[in-house]
Amino acid sequence: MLKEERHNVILDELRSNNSVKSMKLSEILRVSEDTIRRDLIDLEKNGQLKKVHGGAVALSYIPSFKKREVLEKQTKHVIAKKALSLIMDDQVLIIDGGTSNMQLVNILPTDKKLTVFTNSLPVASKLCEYSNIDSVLLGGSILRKGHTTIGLQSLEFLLDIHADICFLGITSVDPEFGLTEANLEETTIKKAMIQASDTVVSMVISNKLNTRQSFKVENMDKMSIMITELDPTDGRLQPYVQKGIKMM
Amino acid sequence: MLKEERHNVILDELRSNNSVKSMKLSEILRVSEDTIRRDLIDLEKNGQLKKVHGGAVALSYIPSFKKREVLEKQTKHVIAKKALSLIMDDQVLIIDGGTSNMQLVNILPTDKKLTVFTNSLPVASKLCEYSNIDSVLLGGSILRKGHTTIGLQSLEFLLDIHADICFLGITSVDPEFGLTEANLEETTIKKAMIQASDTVVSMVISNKLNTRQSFKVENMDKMSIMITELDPTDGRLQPYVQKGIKMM
DNA sequence: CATAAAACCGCAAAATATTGCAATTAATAT
DNA sequence: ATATTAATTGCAATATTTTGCGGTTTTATG
Repeated sequence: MLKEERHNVILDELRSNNSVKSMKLSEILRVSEDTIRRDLIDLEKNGQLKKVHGGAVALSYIPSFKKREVLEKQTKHVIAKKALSLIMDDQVLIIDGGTSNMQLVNILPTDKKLTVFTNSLPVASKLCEYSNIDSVLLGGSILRKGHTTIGLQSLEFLLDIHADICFLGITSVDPEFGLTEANLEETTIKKAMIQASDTVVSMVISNKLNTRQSFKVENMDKMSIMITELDPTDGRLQPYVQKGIKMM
Repeated sequence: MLKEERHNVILDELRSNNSVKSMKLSEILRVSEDTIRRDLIDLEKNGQLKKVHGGAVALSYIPSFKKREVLEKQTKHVIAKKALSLIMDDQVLIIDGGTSNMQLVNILPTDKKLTVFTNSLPVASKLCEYSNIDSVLLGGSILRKGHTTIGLQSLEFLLDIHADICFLGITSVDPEFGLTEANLEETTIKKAMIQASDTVVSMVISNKLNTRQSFKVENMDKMSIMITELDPTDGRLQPYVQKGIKMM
């Protein structure tokens, strides 16, 4: 049997089961597990699956979302890398929706052991690929625009949990007006996320600085750490530093 | 034998097998493997196949569990179309995970006005595209394999709601053993889904008939309507009809 | 933290590819 | 027809790829 054939079988198996074990593949295809592992490496290199300990999982289908993401991608990548340094093994995270947070999830190393609460469908989907991460999706009505859930269910649930870090997505920040959103329903859940976390981290592209939206989430000082693509000592950030916010 | 003839033979072989080995071709065509290899190079240059180590594979790869899987897809489409006829405007639906249910969502007309509760990430994602459908995602821990949520949260929530129709995904059905699943956690939530609905509809490919898995969800008679690709009067379905289940 | 499973690494054997070359065949022009 | 050119084919020597195995390290999980 040709290598290519094996690859196709593996992908089929993955399509119908979402995950496969190397051992099982090795039986089906009658080759050593080493060979299977090498196949998986090839397929992963082609972006056709995600290798995990013991086998592989299918990539998340994640829909339309990606197009928006190209915007300012490099910048977001820089920011996400800074954010990554905050994440330690065995932490409990809340990850809000938004493209910056998605970017962070995309560069998460596979070996991090984490518990993640999220209200974002794309985040949850992506996390299915990580066998070391327990993820919990906050239920509720779906906000079409952001592929996130909102509503009472999530809210109630957030009351009962506690996280080390919350990665909060936020549309606008301003030293005076605080954290603001364009959508009323989102503010409620964001408030609850902040409440439930020790540390509140936001990734903020500099063009969001000193802007405001219609609905207030919280005062600026609820944010513990702000991550931008700028140097932490940049003058533009000083008003925020004075509010007691740490910069990265 | 002319080169052209060999080329045709090679392409034929490829069409029926999806892949060929150089060695085999060399035997069939009684030329050296070198010649075959050169043939493959030519054919690849013409974009008629893809050369790989050991032989070649067809370009438009049809999944190798081959025709069967394609057939299944068509079958699912047929079934989903039957199911569609059950859905009326302004109904409240519960849509479980699984590929059959996903198929149903894929062919939903955009103008249907519905409220949908689901525990499936793909379903919820897809429904974001429908502006006439209010969708609610049941929260909870994520079952990696199915991209579905499970757990207490979803469960509690299901206690509080009521749906007209539940489209239940089920792995195995049997007149005696009832509805069974391979995973314990899933059974709980499926039970709750059944409980919360007036009508329970399952799309069942005929090869799932009279099979069983380890964990029982409910007795057979909890299912109101079973949709298969078979004619409702087919003999294989009679044991189910006798249990009081309607066929489509 | 101990233990079993899985992943990784390097190696060697086997299979397959590549290349240059010579022999053969086909094509074409004169 | 025949000479010349071009294309095809098989072969041998050499390179590359693939694969399984033993030994070691890493990972998962109780």
